[in-house]
This record gives sequence, structure tokens and C-alpha cells, in this order.
Amino acid sequence: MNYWLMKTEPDCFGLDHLKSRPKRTEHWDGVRNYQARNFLRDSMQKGDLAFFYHSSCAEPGIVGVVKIVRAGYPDHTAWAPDNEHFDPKSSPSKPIWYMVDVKLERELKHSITLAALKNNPALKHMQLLQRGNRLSILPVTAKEWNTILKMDKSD
DNA sequence: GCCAACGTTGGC
DNA sequence: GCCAACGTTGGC
Repeated sequence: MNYWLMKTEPDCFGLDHLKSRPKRTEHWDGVRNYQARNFLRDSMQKGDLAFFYHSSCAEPGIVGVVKIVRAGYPDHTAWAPDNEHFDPKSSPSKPIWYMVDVKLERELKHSITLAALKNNPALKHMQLLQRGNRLSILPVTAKEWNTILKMDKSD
């Protein structure tokens, strides 16, 4: 059982999009970075939990919790020439890019903002907060996970 | 294998 | 829109 943080731009695919999908489930396609790909392909397991993080927006932060409901499998959007994430080097017989399926578990009533995460000394070493970090999929330690859950004011 | 140029990410 | 940080590309 592992914990993760998955970034997404709300203008592109945000919490509201996931919420409106059948079974509140959608595949997480379009990742075109090898480090993030390795997490998707090799490390993420069915049943793992992840924070759903909004980036590149007015108030970046964690807005929900998702569960990995299908482990890594080839990202077919890489094979579609008309897809914006098309990669001619990838093919069904030799896939390069992978995705998982995520299901929305819980929507936070009050998002946990990036500013709030930065203000928590217990999260000083969190990967998300390290300078220059750009990975769209990041591992979260159990300790960090619990610390962040305690910051949730939904109760 | 080196490294400059370029593109992307993402907070501000 | 700016800019720092980082990944990728391609010439050599």
C-alpha cells in the first residue's frame, strides 16, 4: 500500500471532471515524463491512495482523495495521431507510456492549499515542496499522508 | 558522452 | 507575463 500525489490542471481535467465521470472513475492519461511513467508502470498498485492536486491555477492545493482502481497499463492516447499527447515512438506492441485508473474517494470541503502545506513544519521535506520539483506524480510517505489528513477541516 | 539550445512546468 | 528549474534534443 503506497501513497501518492497526482497533479492536474483544473482547466484541463479537474476534480469536477472526475466527479462527473461514470463511477467517478477515469484513466489518468497523458503523462509523458519518464520518472512519472515509472511510478505509473512499476510502483502504483491497485488500492493505493493519492491526493488529487490542482496546479497552475489561482489557488494550488489538494482538493480530494482518489484510489487507484487499476494498476499501470499502456496509455493508448500515445498511439492516436490526432491526440495532443501523440508519440510516434510508442506503439501497441512496444508501449512507452502508461496510465492507471483512479476513482474519486472523497472531495475535500476545504482544499488544503499549497500555502498551508508550506506552512506546516512537519512537511518540510515533502517532495512536492522541494525547489524545482516538476514531477506530476509524486510518492507521499505514510507520515506525510497522515499529517495532511489531519489538516483537513471537513469534519 | 558532453553540453548548448530549446521546451515545459508551475508558482507568483 | 515572468522566470527559475529541470528534462529533452541534437550536433559534435
